[in-house]
Amino acid sequence: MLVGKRIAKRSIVGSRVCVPGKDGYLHPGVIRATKSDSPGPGDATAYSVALDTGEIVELTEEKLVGCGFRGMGGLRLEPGQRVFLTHHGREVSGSVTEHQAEKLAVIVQLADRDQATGRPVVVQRRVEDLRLLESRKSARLVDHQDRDFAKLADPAPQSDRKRGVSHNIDVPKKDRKTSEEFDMDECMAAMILTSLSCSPVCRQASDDSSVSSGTSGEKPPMSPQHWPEGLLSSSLNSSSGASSISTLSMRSSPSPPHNPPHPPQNTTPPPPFGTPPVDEGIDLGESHDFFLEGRSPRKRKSSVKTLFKCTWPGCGKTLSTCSGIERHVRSAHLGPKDSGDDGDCSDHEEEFYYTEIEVSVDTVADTFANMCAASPPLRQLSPPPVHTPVHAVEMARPPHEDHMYFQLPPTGKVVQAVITSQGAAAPMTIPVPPASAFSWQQSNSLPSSPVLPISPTPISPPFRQRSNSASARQQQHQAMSPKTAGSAPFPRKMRSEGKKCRKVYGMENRDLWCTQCRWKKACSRFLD
DNA sequence: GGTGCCGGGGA
DNA sequence: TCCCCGGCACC
Repeated sequence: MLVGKRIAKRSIVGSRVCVPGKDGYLHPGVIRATKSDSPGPGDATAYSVALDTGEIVELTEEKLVGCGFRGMGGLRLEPGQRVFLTHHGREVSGSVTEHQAEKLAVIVQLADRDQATGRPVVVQRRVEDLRLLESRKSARLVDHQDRDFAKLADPAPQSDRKRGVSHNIDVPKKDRKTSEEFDMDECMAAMILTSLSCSPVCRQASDDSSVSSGTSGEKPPMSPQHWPEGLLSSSLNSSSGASSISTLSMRSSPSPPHNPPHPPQNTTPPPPFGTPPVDEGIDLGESHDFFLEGRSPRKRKSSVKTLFKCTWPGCGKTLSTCSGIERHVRSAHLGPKDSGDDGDCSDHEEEFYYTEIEVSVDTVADTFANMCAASPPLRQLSPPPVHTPVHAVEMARPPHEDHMYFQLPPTGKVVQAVITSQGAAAPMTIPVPPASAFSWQQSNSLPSSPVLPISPTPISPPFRQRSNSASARQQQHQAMSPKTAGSAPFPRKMRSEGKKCRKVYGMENRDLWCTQCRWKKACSRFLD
């Protein structure tokens, strides 16, 4: 039960507050005394405030800004107002450049220049994230040469603040919800992290900051009006940015790590890496849906695998290598190749009987496929995959999350049955299994031909998760019961049927129970 | 209804 | 962290 204006619990005398001055700025000071006489019917208490300049002013409480009084929320900061804010986890001071009330944002130029470029640092903050008073420091630190206690607590040397992005992947220390600063280093770190965990076809993780601007080799000074959008694009919706540089082959896999952190605006520089612009509209829509479905970074598809499907009527065999499918067509449908010497079959007639398709595979699976297929490098198709009946979201869904896996025969097995049987119905599309369940296995009939989707990996119970409802909890509990959870990787403590303190000692000897039993917890004395 | 125990909440 | 208890499913 908080009211807007908190009443100070203890004596307010001595508290540091800010008071508006005649110049329009808010000046720090210390409350010297409280005037008991109420100046008006509003019951507004008057305070005598000693400014840091030595001046003594008397103001009513609604004029004061600080703890116990009005906050920063409704303030209108004049340009030049000195404020304090947290920058890179450290408190820094700065002066207000502009207060954009409509955006609830304040542009602040920091007092300290950027150590790397020597340029003034301008950041954008919400009004609530600014402070008019310097944070209190412990007495031990007040007189320290470096007055910034946060710097003292930081084990990293100062020079690390301008670290190279490729050398240091930093974990943000502060809550991004309260800091809307567009931190290029952190964005790059996030990009590199996701690149490492995502795709072998990652374009490049730049080794300097040149990637940020696309054409310029220098990290551009961010103009404040671009920050909110840039921040949003980089931290929340990087997928849309990926579309601007991803090639056609990446269309089915909106993979964030491939985009530089430049704001995906129309006014941004031309796409880097020299790739022609692609239709962002479609990709944006796809990625939008992708996000709406609750994307998880681990569920992303990471690469595209080109497969070769036999189009011979009645055959739908799919192989992973060009040579393999040609060999299949030649051997299974066209006959021995030496018969082509008489001109009946052209040398490349096989090419008319297979088509290339693209599916998304996990990197690991891809590696495994490469191990299995001792064949020439795959040819990449430019057009995006046509037959992708499974939505990208479903493709990205891990098998244990897909309830269909528990109700229907595994899709992978169906596909495998189709594509491995030579006489199966011809028209077929290749349902792409969830990336995490994608695996490769070798066909017995054609050892050199890894066959497409395969049974999903054994469905293991998910990790223990908090359920929202008690029934769900109970279902989980039952699912983990000894009858069904024999192979559970993380066996949970079952409800034991053996002796318990209650049974052994009875209710009358409750004091003899183990603590857990007394607390209605799992008995710790009679463990089964 | 008794039992085992998970989750939540207060001190 | 300790302690208690509501609530649930199972017996």
